[in-house]
Amino acid sequence: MQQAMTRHPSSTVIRAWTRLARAQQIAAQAIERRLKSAGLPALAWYDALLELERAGPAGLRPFELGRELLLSQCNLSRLIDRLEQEKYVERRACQDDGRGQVIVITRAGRGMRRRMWGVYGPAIQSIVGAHLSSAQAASLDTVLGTLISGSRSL
Amino acid sequence: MQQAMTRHPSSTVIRAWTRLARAQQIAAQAIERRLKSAGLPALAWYDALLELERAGPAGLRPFELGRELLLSQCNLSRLIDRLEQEKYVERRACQDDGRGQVIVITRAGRGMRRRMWGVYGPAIQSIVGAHLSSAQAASLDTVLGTLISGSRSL
DNA sequence: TCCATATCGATGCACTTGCATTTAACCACC
DNA sequence: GGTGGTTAAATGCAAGTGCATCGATATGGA
Repeated sequence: MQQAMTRHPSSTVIRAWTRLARAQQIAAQAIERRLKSAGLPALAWYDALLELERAGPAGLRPFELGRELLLSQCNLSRLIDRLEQEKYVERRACQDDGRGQVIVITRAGRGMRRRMWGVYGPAIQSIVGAHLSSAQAASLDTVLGTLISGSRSL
Repeated sequence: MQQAMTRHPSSTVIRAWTRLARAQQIAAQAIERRLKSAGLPALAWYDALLELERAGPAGLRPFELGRELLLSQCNLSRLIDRLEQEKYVERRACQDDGRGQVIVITRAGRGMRRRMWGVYGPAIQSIVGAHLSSAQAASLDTVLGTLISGSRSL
């Protein structure tokens, strides 16, 4: 049951978008602050390490990782540089494609992801979870799921 | 009816937060892309101009604007520099406080904000509004409102 | 009054991001 | 098997951001 194809958003949609942006910004800033004060790297590192850990020993091609993380290619290339410098990932030549690489997480990388989760998880709970009933959280989850699926067509 | 004060977030909360971040990122990137391809400035300029327009001829102190926009002070100082260079705002000495300034939007600034809205509004509709029923939009709005109010205590 | 402390805003520096370009390898077609 | 167009990844450069600091003014207490 989508809205009519009007050109201009309703005031509810405008406010929903404004609050979406605001809530994300508040939460992200608070989470980043906690990570930093725990001496841990930024959120972007966590996202990358998590994807790579999920990918397992087979690793991921940079462009696959970029698609998951919504990161621009040049930006991702340098994020991998930094992760590699800290020995959290390894760049390996790709068998199937001479141009490409495969990025694989290291033991140290898994350790760092786990340590970050020790701060990140509780931060999510205290910043997001603690202010919502479980019905609200479920509803938020569902609606955002719809929104994201809809945006795939962009 | 808030959740219990557990340290670890439920999987629903984790997914809700992940999707919140993702949805915001997708939408913001898409909006920025449209603004740029219309030859218009970035979203941050819109937010600043809108706040200043709402403040009217009395303007706003930089630190007030920073509070509204969740911008760091140094960052804001330079955003104002850029807005001032384009003659969209004026810096005026503050009567009440010799350290401070008052930032006031110009006629050109109001014009730019209006032109940006011509792209931004439809973008919100096609990226956010078009994928949600009005009930979903209202629910999203309400839950995010709760979340933001809760975060005031951070 | 005078001084210590706090707040407002700007700035130097390092780091990150985006854009455009470059290099290398792949692939489809002739 | 060449050749043209496409895709993967890196890089130079400009712009934006965060951090720490600084100068200037305000404020509260001795």
